[in-house]
Amino acid sequence: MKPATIRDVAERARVSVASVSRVLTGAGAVTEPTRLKVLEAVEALAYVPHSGARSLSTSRTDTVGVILPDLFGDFFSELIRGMDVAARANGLHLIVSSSHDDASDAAAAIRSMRGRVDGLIVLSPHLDSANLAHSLAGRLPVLLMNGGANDAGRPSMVVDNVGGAVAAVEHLLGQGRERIVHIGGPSGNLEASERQAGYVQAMTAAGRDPVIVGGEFTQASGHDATALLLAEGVRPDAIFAANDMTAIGALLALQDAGVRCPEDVAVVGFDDVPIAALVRPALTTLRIEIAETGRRAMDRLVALIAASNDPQATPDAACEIIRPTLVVRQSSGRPQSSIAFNGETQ
Amino acid sequence: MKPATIRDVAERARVSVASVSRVLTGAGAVTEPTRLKVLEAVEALAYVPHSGARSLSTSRTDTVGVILPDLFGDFFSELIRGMDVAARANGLHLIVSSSHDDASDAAAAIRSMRGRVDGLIVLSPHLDSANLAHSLAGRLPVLLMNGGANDAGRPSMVVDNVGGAVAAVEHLLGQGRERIVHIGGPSGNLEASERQAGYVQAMTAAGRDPVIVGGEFTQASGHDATALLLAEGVRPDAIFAANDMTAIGALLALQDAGVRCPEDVAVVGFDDVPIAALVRPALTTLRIEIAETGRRAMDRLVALIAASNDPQATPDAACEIIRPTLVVRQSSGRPQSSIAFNGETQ
DNA sequence: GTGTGCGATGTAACCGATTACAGAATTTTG
DNA sequence: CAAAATTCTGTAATCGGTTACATCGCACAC
Repeated sequence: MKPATIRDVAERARVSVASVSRVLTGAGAVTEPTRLKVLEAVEALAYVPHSGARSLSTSRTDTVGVILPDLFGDFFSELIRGMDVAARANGLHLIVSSSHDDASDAAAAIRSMRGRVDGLIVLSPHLDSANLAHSLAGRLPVLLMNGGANDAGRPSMVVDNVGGAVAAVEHLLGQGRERIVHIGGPSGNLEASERQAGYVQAMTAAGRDPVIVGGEFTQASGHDATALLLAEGVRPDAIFAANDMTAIGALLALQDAGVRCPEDVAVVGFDDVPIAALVRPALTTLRIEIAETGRRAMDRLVALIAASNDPQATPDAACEIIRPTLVVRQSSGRPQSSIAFNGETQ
Repeated sequence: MKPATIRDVAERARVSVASVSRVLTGAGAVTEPTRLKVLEAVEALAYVPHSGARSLSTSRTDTVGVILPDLFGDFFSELIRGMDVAARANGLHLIVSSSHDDASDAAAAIRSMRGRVDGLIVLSPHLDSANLAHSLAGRLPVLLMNGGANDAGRPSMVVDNVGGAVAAVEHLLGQGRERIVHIGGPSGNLEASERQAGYVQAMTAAGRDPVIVGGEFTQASGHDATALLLAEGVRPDAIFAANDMTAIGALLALQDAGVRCPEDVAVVGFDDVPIAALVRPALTTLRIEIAETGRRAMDRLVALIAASNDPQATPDAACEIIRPTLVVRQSSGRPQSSIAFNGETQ
């Protein structure tokens, strides 16, 4: 027994397929008796419109895609959460494709989504992915979130990584820290290089020498980098890590080495993932409202899609900047002094 | 300018649409010169097949859906990660729909996916959602992961929550703990009630009185429940929490109250989310290989879909049981004795 | 009673792929 | 070299919706 089609419904309800379609799409006037007959038939036959057929005649898919990089953990689950809520509110379905660890991998994902989505949100913090994404997407609306400065002129949302890093360094300096080391992110990652640039800029402005060690945006890399620093006899009084996971690794390495935080070494992260408030000492970090950012991105994509169907709409090419806010917690308390904890537990 | 269709490609390559289709789908023999002409035309026109049209004629969508509950954090991002990898390996796209906090909400999501996916994975830890999902899905293949005992006879994967809870309690008893309190999960959540049942069973078997306080699977609820316990003067020497987030909340509440863990109170969680190893003391918990479970679930769904197109396939109705393994970390060390840390940092 | 207007309904042409089938081209075989 | 077998190619039907347009019926006005 094959699934019911609109013709089966029309036959059972003794009306035309046009009337069934009108009832189901809500477009076009239908009398109440007709409406009820149709609904009865739909119910009785457990009819569900074939989305492919609908997409064929309307040339819409009511689906949007999200391309994510290989990183994982709280950050992306929060982001998807926000996007999913906004998508559902707009009657859209969300196709996700994650774990794209380089530009060509992401390109393949974009290609395979073309033709099956009405729009795309691309997170791909690799050099030049902005141009890549647009050339691959063709006329498909795309919202970029790849932290690249080269997104200007394209609809995009970027985090002010430089500004955030400067704020982090200035906060540490303001607390009396002097020897601030930066643990960087993966090379080739735009966000990471911007955060590093902000660090260098703020350090230089304060007349200090920047000291940078490598990291990979992971907890393990933060741990290793910190352990290596200590083993080499480098004694920073503060560590600014490229993201929260790295910072948490640093915290643990300090603890393992018997170095006190924040008394001996302060630690600051970036992102404010949910765990940041849960580790001890709770992590000072730069907060990005992740879910809210996802929601906002989806809303903009929806607007882009609407505009693409309306020739006289003014194109949205804004590069929206998300400014992270400094959240001070225990890990950056003043050195050698007992500080009041803010008591935050979630 | 409208997107190119298969006819445009055929025209440019000076072949028929059938040949173009054969080249692109790989089905049917085509001579090399024809193939090259077609590929050239596809390239030149940036042609992408219309997925709706394809789906209409093949009655496949090459898309699967995942329905998730409202919980968030590491657990679900890991799970989706595993599913996404397996889906892509099978040439499928993944539609996710999360944040369904009750059965009717999940039902709406299932309805809206019908007709646009070839199969569904449903995580909905609510009573009776198994039957609900199947009745809504109609003939759509569905793999259930809702931790319900009533999934038997339906293709499903369930965690052995009872067994895990028993293992947790026995471990604590074996460490010399005597007054073990359980912080439960949300009422109406099947996983939570099974974990609680396992706790009661193991305590009763050991001749101890079970003591249960309420929780919500969240870090905040674990914190509050523990603080309340302590305020009421209840002095457990161990806490078994319904999941890791709750356990982490408990750890923090103990710390805030100046109660030592594991010296005074041991804590055990459930799930082994990535954070569990990162908190201090590192959390003893029951490990579920989350990403692997997601991958496996997707593979089974793929098999179900294949079987549904093949009338003589034997139907898979197995209820696969995932046995969590106890991972002992610092938080359940022996009371009053200095213990060797296992040094795990990730 | 006829004409006018308007809202409800039905008919049929699309949308863009796949594929059964027929026919053409090629190769194999006797 | 012709016949048979095989491989390749093209035509046209089909999938299941939406929607432009034609038609129908009814209320109302004159």
